[in-house]
Amino acid sequence: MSQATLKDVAVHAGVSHQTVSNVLNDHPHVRPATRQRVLKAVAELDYHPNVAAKALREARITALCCAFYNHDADQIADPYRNLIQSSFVAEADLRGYTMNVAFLLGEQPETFDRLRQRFLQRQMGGSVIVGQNMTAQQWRTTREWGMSSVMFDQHFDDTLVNTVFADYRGGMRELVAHHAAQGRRDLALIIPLADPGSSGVERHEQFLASVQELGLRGRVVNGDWSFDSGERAARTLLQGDAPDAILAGNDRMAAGALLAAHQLGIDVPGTLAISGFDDFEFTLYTTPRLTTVRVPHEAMARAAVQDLLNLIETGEDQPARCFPTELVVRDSS
Amino acid sequence: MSQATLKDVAVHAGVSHQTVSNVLNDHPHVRPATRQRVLKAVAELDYHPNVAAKALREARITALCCAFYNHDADQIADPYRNLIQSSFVAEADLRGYTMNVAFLLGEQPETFDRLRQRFLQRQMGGSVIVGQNMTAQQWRTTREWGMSSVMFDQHFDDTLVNTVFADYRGGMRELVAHHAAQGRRDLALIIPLADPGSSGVERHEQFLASVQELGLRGRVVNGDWSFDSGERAARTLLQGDAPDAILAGNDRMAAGALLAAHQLGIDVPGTLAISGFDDFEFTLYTTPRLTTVRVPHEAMARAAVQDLLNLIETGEDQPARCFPTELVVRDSS
DNA sequence: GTGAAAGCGCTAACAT
DNA sequence: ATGTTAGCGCTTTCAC
Repeated sequence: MSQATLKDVAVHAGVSHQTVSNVLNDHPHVRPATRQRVLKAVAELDYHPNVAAKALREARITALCCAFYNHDADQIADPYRNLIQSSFVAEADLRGYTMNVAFLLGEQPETFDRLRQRFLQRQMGGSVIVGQNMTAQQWRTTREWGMSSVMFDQHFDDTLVNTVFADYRGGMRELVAHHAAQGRRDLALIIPLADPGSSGVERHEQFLASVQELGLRGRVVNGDWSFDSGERAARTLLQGDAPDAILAGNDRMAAGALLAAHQLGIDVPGTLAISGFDDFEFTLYTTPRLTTVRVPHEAMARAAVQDLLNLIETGEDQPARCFPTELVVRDSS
Repeated sequence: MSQATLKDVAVHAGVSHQTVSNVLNDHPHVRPATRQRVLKAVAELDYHPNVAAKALREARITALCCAFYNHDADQIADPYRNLIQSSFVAEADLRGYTMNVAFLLGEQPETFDRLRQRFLQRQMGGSVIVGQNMTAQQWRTTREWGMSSVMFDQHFDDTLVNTVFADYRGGMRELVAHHAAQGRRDLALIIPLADPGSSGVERHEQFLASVQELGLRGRVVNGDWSFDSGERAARTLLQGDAPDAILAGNDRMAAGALLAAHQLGIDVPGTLAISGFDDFEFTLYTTPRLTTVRVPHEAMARAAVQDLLNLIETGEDQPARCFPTELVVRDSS
């Protein structure tokens, strides 16, 4: 059996197909009795409107896209992406939209082309771009397509609209204060040093500001967000003039630092405090469990979809949204 | 400026719109010169076909859906879902399809309804359902909608078509043999005991078969896939007649067992071997790093999309595919 | 209140 | 080899 069309419903109900359309779209001026008959026919024929026809006629698209930008393949395993995504989908559902997915790779320009194609071919009406460490140039490029989009978990100071991000500065301020309150006086931060577009810059800058303000010693060493880079950086630090706290820019590097401390026989948190950023699930599985700064990904994700839909529907840029972070003190500090 | 249509291109190139369509769809009987003129016009006007119009006319849908079934919210953070999903998207791209996402929740029937709606409204032509622990009844329900679908990482013995799964039995056989080869003689498995539809059943059954075959002692205790349940089960085991190896049904429970051993001061892997299943990323971050059984998620994901597209395009059920697992020996056994 | 006509952008079938 | 006609399923506009 083929799918019933609006016309089939009309015949079945003994009315014209426009009347059916009127009923289905809640238009006024339909007699209750007629409406009942139509709804009965709809139910009996298990009628479902054809979105393609609707979209064609209304020149309106009911699909959005969430595009994940990965600086490196490592991030594909980011445990939070699932949470973000299910929040995107849930929020889109609420407004009658579906969610597509795309993956963008900096080293593969064709992944950007495909996203552009999907937009221009009207497969989707706009996208949430999960950047984190996209370059300003890449972001600008997507804007030039004319596509409505909202940047997620990253922002550029020159474009403070249509963007949802976390208050990494506030998180870092709180974290440094926590370490100071625990009596730590010699702090080291592991963070990418040469990654200008990245959200790491804020953590870096705020770290320097906070240690100065609190009169602590503060050093910064390079890491590339990976577990291995965290381990290497920590090992170098601990074998020389060791700090009494290592702050990693993310949980992954913090886990690496933890391993280095273990291997060098250094007591955590006794001799050395270690902390991360993100609050990924595995922070519960390390020994000791990792102190970290949680980012409210779910609320941010829902906000991003709301902003995107408002942007699409009104055409007006939405003001940037900055979400507070939360210090999660566990056993490593 | 509004988007150019096929007609605009035709006017610009001085041909009929049908000729443009012929060129774009690689139909024969188009003179090279005409083709060139059309392509030039397409480029100049930055023309992109409207998928809604195409879909309506061709009665063909170029979107698929990947639906994730979560038994509990915990699984939302499954680190492998990203890998699976990007593989789905990559494979679909290759065949000119886009991927939607849906999340199914056992306790919320409306999530199933929404998926059905999307299919019936022709927003997508079929879906890959990532089950893992869906009930046979839920699976049967989706089949009754008439939707083409492929079941991923789960299978039911009575429907060995359109399903892609891993050889958990083979993985368990290899794992038990490994523990035996290391001199372990008293094995305990942590796995859900009352979860009939689950892929855990195979691990359970094979564990019993393997220990018997190798003349080892083998016990099975209950766990619900969560970190906490692994910790509880292991603690109970270790405080009584302790085994010399604990095999957890997944990495999460293995991490819990590891914590219990740590807290009880038991040396791993000296006194006790611990192993998991899945090879999630965090197995690299535990101390010691976890021995586990890897499942080839990426290859499985690509196969699932291939099967789905073949099913949609030919209408013929695709034979089940079973992928071998791989023992990954690290430091915990 | 309801029906008839037109057309969204595209392709298949038929004409030339 | 190219142009013309028709219609996919729906909503909007305008009669009645």
